[in-house]
Amino acid sequence: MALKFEGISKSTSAATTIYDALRKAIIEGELEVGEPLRQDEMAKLFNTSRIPVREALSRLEEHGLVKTRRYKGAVVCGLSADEATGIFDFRALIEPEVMRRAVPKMSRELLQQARGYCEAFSQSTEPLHWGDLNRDFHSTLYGVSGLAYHLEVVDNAMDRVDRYLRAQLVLSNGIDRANIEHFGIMEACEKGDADLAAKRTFDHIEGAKNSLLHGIST
Amino acid sequence: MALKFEGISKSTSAATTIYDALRKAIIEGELEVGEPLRQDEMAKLFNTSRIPVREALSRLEEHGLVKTRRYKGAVVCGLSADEATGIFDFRALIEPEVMRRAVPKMSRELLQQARGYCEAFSQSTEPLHWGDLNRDFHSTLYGVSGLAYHLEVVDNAMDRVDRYLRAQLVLSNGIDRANIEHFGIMEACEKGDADLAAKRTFDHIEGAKNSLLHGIST
DNA sequence: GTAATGTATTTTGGATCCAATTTTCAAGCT
DNA sequence: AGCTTGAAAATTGGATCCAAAATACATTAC
Repeated sequence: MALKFEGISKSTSAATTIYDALRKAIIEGELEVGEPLRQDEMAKLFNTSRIPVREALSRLEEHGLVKTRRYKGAVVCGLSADEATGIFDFRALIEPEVMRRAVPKMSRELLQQARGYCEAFSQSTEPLHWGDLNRDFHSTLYGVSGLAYHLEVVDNAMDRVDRYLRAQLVLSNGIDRANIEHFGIMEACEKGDADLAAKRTFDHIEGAKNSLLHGIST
Repeated sequence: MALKFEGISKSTSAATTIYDALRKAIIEGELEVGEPLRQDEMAKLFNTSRIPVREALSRLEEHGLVKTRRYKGAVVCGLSADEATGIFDFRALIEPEVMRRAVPKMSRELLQQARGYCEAFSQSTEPLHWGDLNRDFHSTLYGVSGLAYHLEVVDNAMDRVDRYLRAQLVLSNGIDRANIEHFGIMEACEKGDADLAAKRTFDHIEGAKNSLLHGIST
């Protein structure tokens, strides 16, 4: 476990701070799948007692990021190929609909902001930033849909597959495919074509799924 | 707060026992929306310390059943009309697809079991059993879809709206509509018509949504 | 040498205690 | 009366301590 941390803020609870940090570390793949998260170790790392650590682990488990067994502790959750497929199928069902409902509400400013993330993503060479920029891009567009619950659930689904997605982007030319698709989605949004944007969102997710499963893109 | 409880099992953790009991109480409407859940009170009720109570509350919050504010404690979550609509729209997106994928895998035994729940639901006069029977019915059919993640998420969505659904069933003739629709879904499943089952599932959820929002059914 | 067994260490789950914050409510002031 | 104010009570967040279970490891029997 090679996790660093300096100082906890006073304005937010220790449990939340720990939860956020561990969530980020898991999503970014900093913690390996199957790696045990010892309460003592975390407590020392965050300069707290084990109590807020346990609350954080409990929350992480509800989000499917760790798996806990009684008296055995928590380990970072992995996904089987089937499970990953299931989550992508799920996203392919939800996100196009969110996009369809969002397009009519997109202001000029919002589109500019999204295009900014899109271009930043295409120009970034740092894999660790890809995840954030990718999510900023999609979340910005989805956000105006007004479908709060859909967004909450999509966020959760993204949390579970982000690691695998980044790994895939790094290994193959998936990053090129992602960029082409992102600009395609942007274009449809800017044209105000909700159905096209939805279709391209669907294809984008299916593409990611297949590239992940076959280990090859395009 | 009129909550009763006798003895916790030793085989499962106290936190889990408390979580399950509170979840059930909230879903069944035994605890009113906005009602504060005091840690001390819960601890005494379950004969434990506040530690497992806090873990249970933390988990409930991740599931959207309670809302916590720092140093203020947890209260039972309610839903605005918009939020409820959003959750039904979400279900109307997921569940028909789950049903479509489940129909081809339904065995004769499974169909019989589902029909059993369906008939029990139609004959039960006890509102408190409606929720369980309704979910047994749907979960039995959905279960064979193999879409584990979809099911997990649907379960969560059901948790959030079950209370309102039951209230609606009690107040109007929604129970009749629900029965008609259930048997319609059963029929489609027994015929092996996946598309029809999916469409009827969609209509079932839309019907529930509208009956809930307008306060009147058909 | 290997497998079984019993003990020590580690680790988690829970209880009790303390600190920080909010809420309550009574006293005082205008 | 109505509004501040400030101390006491109530409540949550976190630390420390103890019990229960699992794991590691040494010892013994074969």
